[in-house]
Amino acid sequence: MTADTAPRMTPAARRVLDTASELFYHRGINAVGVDLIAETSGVTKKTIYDRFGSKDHLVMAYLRERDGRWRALVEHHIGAAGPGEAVPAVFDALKEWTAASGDRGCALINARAEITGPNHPVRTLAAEEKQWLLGRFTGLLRAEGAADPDADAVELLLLHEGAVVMNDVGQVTGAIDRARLAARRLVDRA
Amino acid sequence: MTADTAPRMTPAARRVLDTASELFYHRGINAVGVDLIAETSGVTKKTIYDRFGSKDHLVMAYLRERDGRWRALVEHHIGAAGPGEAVPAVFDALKEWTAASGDRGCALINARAEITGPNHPVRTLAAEEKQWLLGRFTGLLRAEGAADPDADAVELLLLHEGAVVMNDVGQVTGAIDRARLAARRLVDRA
DNA sequence: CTGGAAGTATACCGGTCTGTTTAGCTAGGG
DNA sequence: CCCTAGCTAAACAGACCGGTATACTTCCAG
Repeated sequence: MTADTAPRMTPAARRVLDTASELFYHRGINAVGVDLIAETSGVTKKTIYDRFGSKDHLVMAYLRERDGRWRALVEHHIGAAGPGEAVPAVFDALKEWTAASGDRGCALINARAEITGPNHPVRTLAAEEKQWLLGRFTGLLRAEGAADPDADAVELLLLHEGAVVMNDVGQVTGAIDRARLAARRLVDRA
Repeated sequence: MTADTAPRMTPAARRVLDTASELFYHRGINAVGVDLIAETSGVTKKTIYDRFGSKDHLVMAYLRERDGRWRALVEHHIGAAGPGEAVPAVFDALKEWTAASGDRGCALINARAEITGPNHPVRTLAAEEKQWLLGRFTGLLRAEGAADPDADAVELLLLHEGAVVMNDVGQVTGAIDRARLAARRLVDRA
């Protein structure tokens, strides 16, 4: 399944995508030019365009790969969670994720803020990811016999997205912990 | 108090700030050039630089004015709310705000996504705004005799920020309504 | 009536952006 | 042995960026 999201990538392409991911996430997509990516990854621009076609394709490759890693991490935490602990485990995944990523919030939301084209694939990907998490919450709640899994899943998603934002903006200590606590209380009630 | 946030602005400056606000919010800050603002507002670039000094100053003027309008709207809704209805009223304000603004989420959060400079004033302003809302929630909860106003205020803020994001990304019907409902339940419990 | 503030019009600056092109090097497999 | 994929090197194109300069007009208040 790793080979599926990263299909036979040449060493140079791999290096380009890695450095581009780092640069895009921390400095913003529009603020990072192709020349900088080339120079940082020790590759000529030609190689970038040969492998990825355009900056836009490179951006989407970055977002898709990152999204894939995030989903895998969530699934891993859910799978390792004891009975009745699956929902809080999602927030554990988030805590681990943000600790590793640095505090710049959700890459998809940030990309959406930068790329405003109404038909750009980044919009589809962002909507898809949130829909996936919503569906995941719904399933977990249903499995635990919640009375109204759909409505409660939305509330969990709100807590989750709020935690991502506030963990970024800061000033609020332990936003993710607090969200996890609220999520657990919601599960217990449902 | 309106004259305080908009101190003696010349007609051209007023027009520039209005069109810049619209363009910045809907198309993104980096994607909108000074030339476009000049052309759209029917003003020469010289006028823009005479009035605002730089694009950066214009951006900050846009964000500060917008933030001021948002806070005023929240205060208005809180003031008009009946007893025990102040917290849900904040979410009514948000609903009215997003209905008028269009679905592009929080301007400050979006600006933060675009402008990554660690010392840029946009970071201060964003942190300040969230801190203000957090303090507002805390005050309201304390006035209603909540047991742990600080912790519950954080949870309200998470619901609020989550609602802003999900209302933007869409796919989730009635994110703000759902947040309002959860907020009311939290107030009743506290 | 006169001076200064506000604004228009237009041209220009150096720099950076995405994307392309031409040329040549290297290593591995049929 | 040679062909091709993968890569380096370096220049180039055309557009757009934020910002500045010069010169002219309009209008109101002291």
